[in-house]
Amino acid sequence: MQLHYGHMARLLHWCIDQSATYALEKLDLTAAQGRIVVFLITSKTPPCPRDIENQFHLSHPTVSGLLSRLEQKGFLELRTDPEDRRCKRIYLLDKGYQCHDRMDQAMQEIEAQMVRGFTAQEQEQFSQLLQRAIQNMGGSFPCKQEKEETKT
Amino acid sequence: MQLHYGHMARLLHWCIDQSATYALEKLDLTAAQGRIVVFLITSKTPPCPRDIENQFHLSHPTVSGLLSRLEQKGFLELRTDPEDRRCKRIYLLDKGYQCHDRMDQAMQEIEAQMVRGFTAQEQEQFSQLLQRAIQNMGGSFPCKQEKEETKT
DNA sequence: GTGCTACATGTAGCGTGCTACATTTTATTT
DNA sequence: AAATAAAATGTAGCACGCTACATGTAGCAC
Repeated sequence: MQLHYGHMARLLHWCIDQSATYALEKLDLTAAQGRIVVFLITSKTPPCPRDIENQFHLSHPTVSGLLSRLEQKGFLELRTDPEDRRCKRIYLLDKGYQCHDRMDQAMQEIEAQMVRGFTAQEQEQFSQLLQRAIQNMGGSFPCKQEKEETKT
Repeated sequence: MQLHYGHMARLLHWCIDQSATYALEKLDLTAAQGRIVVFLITSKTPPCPRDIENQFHLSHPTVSGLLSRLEQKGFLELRTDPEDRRCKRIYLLDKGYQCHDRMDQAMQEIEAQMVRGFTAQEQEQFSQLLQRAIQNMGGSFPCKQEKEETKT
């Protein structure tokens, strides 16, 4: 019982990632790519890469790489927004939408498996503790999401 | 309040990693490298790369890369074990040992910050829930750590 | 000794994350 | 309009994680 929180967080994250990778293998998607596709499916209007950054707290080069791989594989299409030529709009293609059912199921299964045997109260508490821990860590490092001019 | 466990685990892991990266910057170590050095400091006898794999649940190419970068920077030395020429022994050098105090402090601070405001009971519960979640995920994917011939 | 298997490590190649810097376009200031 | 600042994205280069395959060593069967 000597495991540190950091070690456990790392392990848990790794397990989830591996499960997702394995589950999405047949769809020709990685875990990170799958998350993007899910987000796009549930988006009303075609978002821009910036929205992905904010949603997943990723840097823009990371998002750029993910999107270009997804575009190469034919899951989506990137088109420059004619109204603001700085922005790209991300259009999910049929191949992307077709993943919906299987992906939805896979994600739910993973979430469910993770808290298997947890009572409803334990699930709620787990969620609360995770959120509090994340809150506690926020701002303890130079982070673009948290740059809020707290000086003076 | 719609965050999935997976998302929270990812965020928490990322926060911890960023904090560690930032804290170890002055030591010329990354978070992953720091973890290795801590392990080596607390090792009685010079371990081999295989021990690192098992300790941190990493693949051997990952460990190989980490060690060679640490060797390049002069934190350690790899020497072939004369008794079993397949194995390398990892010898931590002075530069590595000298990191001990600062690193120890940094790691403890991060762990403490993460559960700031948690009661002792909440800390215990958090630990328990994390471990149960990890246990739940174990074996749900093809994993070298868990290959235990459960077939037939 | 030869051959086989097991084990530790090395190498190639890729995906995903980052920072730092460059580019393009828009918005603002003058 | 020209200059400047701000915003969105692109590119370079690196760390770290993986799988798959290759190499070298040890141990055992024969």
